[in-house]
Amino acid sequence: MNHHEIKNFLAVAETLHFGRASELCHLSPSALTRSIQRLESELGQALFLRDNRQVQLTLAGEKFYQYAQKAVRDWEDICEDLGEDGEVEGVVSLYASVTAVYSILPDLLEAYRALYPKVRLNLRTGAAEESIDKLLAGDIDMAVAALPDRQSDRIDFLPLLTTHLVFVGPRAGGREYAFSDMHELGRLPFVLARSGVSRSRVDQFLRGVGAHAVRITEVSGNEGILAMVRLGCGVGVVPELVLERSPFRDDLVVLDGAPQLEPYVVGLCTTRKNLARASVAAMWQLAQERAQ
Amino acid sequence: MNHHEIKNFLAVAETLHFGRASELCHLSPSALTRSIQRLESELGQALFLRDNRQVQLTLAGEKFYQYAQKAVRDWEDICEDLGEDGEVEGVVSLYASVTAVYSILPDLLEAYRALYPKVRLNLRTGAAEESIDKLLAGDIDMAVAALPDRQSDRIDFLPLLTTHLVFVGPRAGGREYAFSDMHELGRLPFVLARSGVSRSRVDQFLRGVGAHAVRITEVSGNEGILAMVRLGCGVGVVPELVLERSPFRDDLVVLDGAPQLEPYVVGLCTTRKNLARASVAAMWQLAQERAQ
DNA sequence: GCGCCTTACGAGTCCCGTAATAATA
DNA sequence: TATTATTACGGGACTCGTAAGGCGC
Repeated sequence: MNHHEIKNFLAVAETLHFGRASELCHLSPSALTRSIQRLESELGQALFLRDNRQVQLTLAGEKFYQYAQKAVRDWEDICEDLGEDGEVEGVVSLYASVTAVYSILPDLLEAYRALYPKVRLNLRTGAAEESIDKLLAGDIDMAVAALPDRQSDRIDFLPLLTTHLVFVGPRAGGREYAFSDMHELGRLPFVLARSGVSRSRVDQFLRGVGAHAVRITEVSGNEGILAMVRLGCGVGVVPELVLERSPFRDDLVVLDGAPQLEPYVVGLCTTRKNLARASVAAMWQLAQERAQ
Repeated sequence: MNHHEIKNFLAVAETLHFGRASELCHLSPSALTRSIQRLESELGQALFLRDNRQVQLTLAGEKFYQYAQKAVRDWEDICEDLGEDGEVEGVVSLYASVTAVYSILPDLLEAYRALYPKVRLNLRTGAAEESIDKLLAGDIDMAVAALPDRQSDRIDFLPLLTTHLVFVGPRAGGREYAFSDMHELGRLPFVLARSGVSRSRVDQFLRGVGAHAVRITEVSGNEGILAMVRLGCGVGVVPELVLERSPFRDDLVVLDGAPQLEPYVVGLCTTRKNLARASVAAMWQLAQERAQ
């Protein structure tokens, strides 16, 4: 028996609808069905009467509902009790781009540090597009990253802000990089991330207009892209936020007539497993409160 | 978080000794260590202070101890509440030899049926030596079987009674099957189980005296062995209990001077997974009470 | 050196998601 | 036919046991 099963039971008991409840539990309908079946098997009694059109609590289900509510409340109480006064300890390693460290993280980390001074924060900077791999490999506990196009089951994502991907050129050479003729795009020199969301957005866009870029300089990390663009290596694509925060921003310009790409959502990432850790869950909740 | 972790915590908190506690939990020391570590990670605080010579509760550990006791009590209360008045339902399939059905099971099944009338009992008879395979395959939920020589991690065994393996011959031809010369044993015709504990005991014994039986009739099921022995196919080896209960017992004799094999322990078997089911756990507990 | 808790690693089980099935209106 | 709960099945994560490590007596 585990607390997930109890939580799942409560979700079904309160919605009386497996499909709806499965969403609340972040679970597929079949998984929820089996979770309830396990519980019923362990207790030796049916908790719900369900035909395909209706779900309702049995007598045993009513009794168990009383228990389940109290059990969850008690658990939350002890967690709160143990977690108060910044008693939570441990180590949390957080991976983010330099820009994120400058722009998004200061407030969050300050608040976290104030509430949980005993947690040792381990901050690592690097290219945003590598964060998911590092998470999955267990190298880090959390990351600030772009919302992946293909959501993995193992990764939880918490949106923090939305920005745009902008096409950037050097201020001096602004004229030679023009978007007057979409079909000529393939001949422009590009400075792009080696991989990641921003890169796939650009690739997707270019395919959409039938262009095939041949002159691409690949860089790891958005900040590096701007440095290369400033040197005249080509047109870069970065999140607007990165451009605003760049020390090179006065030497760069957003290109006139450039196309609008899909919004770029930046948020906090972690694995499901890590979310069970108090130190990680605390950061998550804090970010959630500040994001809404 | 699951209830096993809480139970494990209680065991450590009450013994203040990981090794001792790991036995109580039926767990290896390393598994228990990790179980406590998971809990601590989830709560964000150390629950025990341990160097290699001493284990003691932290402040958080003391608080959590109060919670854990109550949580386990509450869980047991709800289980008892739901289980009373024979409310437990479900299906339990039980596999046993015919002899077991006649000798061991009547009392147990009667008591079970009286306490849990809603559980549908599914009784299947067959050769004892096949029970473990059927358990592992999931064909059945429980079995009456001999204590396996090599205990599997998946199987739980509850001893019910101990009997002896006896060498049996036909009453009429008792004289031709004699144990006067141990070294001549290999020339005796045997009627043995195809596999299983009784078979391996005999094989082991024969190897021990340097004999190699060449004339073996293999049978599945102890009751069948006696039938073959009665027909004069050779010397059989069966649990004494089976002989006593056999309708052929007047036509058979225990051989004089036959060697004593190791005791043969008969008990109830099931898988760990099945023990989580209320209907199975109830049978287990009932058997436990009657066995002590 | 021995005892005891902990980490490393390989293996097996359990659980989830996808897809197919049943059943109802 | 559309909707909803349930089974079948394959893949992957999690936890276990064995064995090696580390620290204190």
